[in-house]
Amino acid sequence: MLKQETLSKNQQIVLDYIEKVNEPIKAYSILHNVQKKGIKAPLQVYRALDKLVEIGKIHKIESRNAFVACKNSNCQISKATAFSICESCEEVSEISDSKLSKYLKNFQDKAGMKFNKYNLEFFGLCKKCSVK
Amino acid sequence: MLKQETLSKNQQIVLDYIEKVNEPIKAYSILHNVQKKGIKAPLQVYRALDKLVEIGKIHKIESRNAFVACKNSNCQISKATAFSICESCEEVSEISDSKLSKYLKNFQDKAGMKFNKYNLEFFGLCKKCSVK
DNA sequence: TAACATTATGTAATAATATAACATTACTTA
DNA sequence: TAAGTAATGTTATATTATTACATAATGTTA
Ligand SMILES: [Zn+2]
Ligand SMILES: [Zn+2]
Ligand SMILES: [Zn+2]
Ligand SMILES: [Zn+2]
Repeated sequence: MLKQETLSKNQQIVLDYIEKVNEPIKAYSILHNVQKKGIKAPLQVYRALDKLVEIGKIHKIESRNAFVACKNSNCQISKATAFSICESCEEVSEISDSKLSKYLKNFQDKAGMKFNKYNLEFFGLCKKCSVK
Repeated sequence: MLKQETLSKNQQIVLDYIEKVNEPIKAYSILHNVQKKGIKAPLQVYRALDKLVEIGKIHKIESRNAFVACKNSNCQISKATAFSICESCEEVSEISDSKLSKYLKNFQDKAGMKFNKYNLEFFGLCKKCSVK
């Protein structure tokens, strides 16, 4: 079965908002901002988030408990995500680097475990913050 | 100034427990298990965890909100962590691979951001779980 | 040793993040 | 249309983490 083409109502509302803000945003902040659209409870947000993560429209920044829209034009690589995070201003960018993703997809650990997914978060200072 | 050599009472209690269980463990589970040692409140645990993470004795598994003792004999690389996580049995291993860490330490993103830390989590099925 | 700064502790309250449980509705497709 | 799957609505609750404030222990320096 192919991936679904159309999002449900709540999924679309949540995605629209995440895409609009264009930076990592937390679940309860989403909730507060979509209440005017009729979404009333945390679970409605979390269910939409789960689905959107699953189909690669958004990603979760695990170290921040925040969600961000995928920038890789409907991420074919939702199972292979990498981000850079500025520890000063909290700016987050999705890294799109085919050499990096190739290297990590092919990485074999010593225990012989078969990976089907990874998430990588780099931390540092963005250009703006490093000159301050 | 050199890193502190000796841990405080609460830090030692929490570290001892994490090292004993030898698998990722959550903050409130730690709390329940060290109450007989006199630690009564979540904050006492979280403060010890913060410090232990900072000095590299333990690491946080971000995707699981759990903490695990460092296996790299007092991790000189607490700022460069990689784990494999079995999505079936939740077994977690710290990956110690100098080629990988060298590759990631030297990775330069297109925005020219200077990284001083990274965390990488691989997901898949461990050997035991993949034969089931 | 006295003064000061830093680190750690104790305690209570509360904030922030996420899920369980259950009833209902909409969508798909055979 | 009947059955199966996915999504929704709602309430309550579980889990994870921090704020705020008072105190004590430790380390540093004069
Ligand atoms: Zn993406
Ligand atoms: Zn910045
Ligand atoms: Zn380590
Ligand atoms: Zn396993």
